[in-house]
Amino acid sequence: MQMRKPLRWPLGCLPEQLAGRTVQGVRRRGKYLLLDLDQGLLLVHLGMSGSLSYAPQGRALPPPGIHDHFELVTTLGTLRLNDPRRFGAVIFTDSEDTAVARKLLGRLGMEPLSDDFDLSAFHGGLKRRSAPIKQVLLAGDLVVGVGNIYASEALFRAGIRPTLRASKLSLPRAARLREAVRTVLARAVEQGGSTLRDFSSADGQAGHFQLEAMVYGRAGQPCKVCGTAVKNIRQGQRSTFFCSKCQKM
DNA sequence: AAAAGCCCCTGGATGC
DNA sequence: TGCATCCAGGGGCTTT
Repeated sequence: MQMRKPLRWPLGCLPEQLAGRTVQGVRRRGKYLLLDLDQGLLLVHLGMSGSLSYAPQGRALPPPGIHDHFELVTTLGTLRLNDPRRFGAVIFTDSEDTAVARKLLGRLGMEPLSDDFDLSAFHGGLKRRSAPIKQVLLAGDLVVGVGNIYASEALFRAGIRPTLRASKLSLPRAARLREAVRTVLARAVEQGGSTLRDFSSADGQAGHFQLEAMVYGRAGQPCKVCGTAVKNIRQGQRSTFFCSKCQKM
C-alpha cells in the first residue's frame, strides 16, 4: 500500500495498519464502502470526485498520477483511489463500534433500496422536519444515498416542489416520494451513475443516467412533460432543479 | 434537536 | 492568451 497527498482526513498510519491484513468482505452503508478485514475495518468514501480503479494481479495499472492518493495492494489485485478534489476519505478503524465509526456511520438513515425503507418511518421522519424536503433528502439522516442529482429527479417524479417543508407532506405524497427515490436510484445504478465530468466506475466506465435526467442540469430548457422552462434555485449552497408546473407545493 | 452556514479542494467553463 | 469568477456527484463541523 502506498499513499500520497492527504484526503479529507490525513491517511495517517494506514500502511502499518493494513500491512498483512486480509480483506474478508465488502459492504456498503450510505455512500461509505466498508472493507471488512481480519483485524479492523477500512472505510472508503469517494466524496464528490473520487473514483476507484482495479487491476487484478498480473495486470498493471497506469503509472500513478497526482490525484491518485491510495492503493490497496493485495494478492488478488490492486485497488486505487483517484480523487482530484480530495473530499474523499480512507479511514482505518478497529470495528463499527469505535467512536470514529459511530460518528460517521451512526447518523445514517434508512437504505432506500432495502426493505428497511419503511413508509411509516419515512413519513414519521418527515413530519419531524421543518426544513425544505430537498434538503431533508440530501441530509442523509432519514434516508441515505439520495445525492444532489437524484434529489431533484426524485422530487420531479413525485410531483413535489423541492422547497416544500418536509413536515407538510401527506402520507400519500410521502409514499409517492418513497417510490420515486427507489425508482430513480435503481435506474441510476442500472445506468452506471451520472458522469458530469470525471466520474467513472472501477472498470473505467462512465455513467449515463444524466442523459435521462428530467430536470437536473436543464435550467431554462422545456420540461419534458409539460414544456414549462425548468427552474434552477439554490438550497443550502447546492443547486436544485424543478418544474414549477409539474411540482406542487 | 434541528436548521443554516461554512468549509474542505481542484479543475473546467465562461467572461472580460 | 491571461486572469478573474463561478460552478461542480458530499458531508462533517460549528454556530444559531
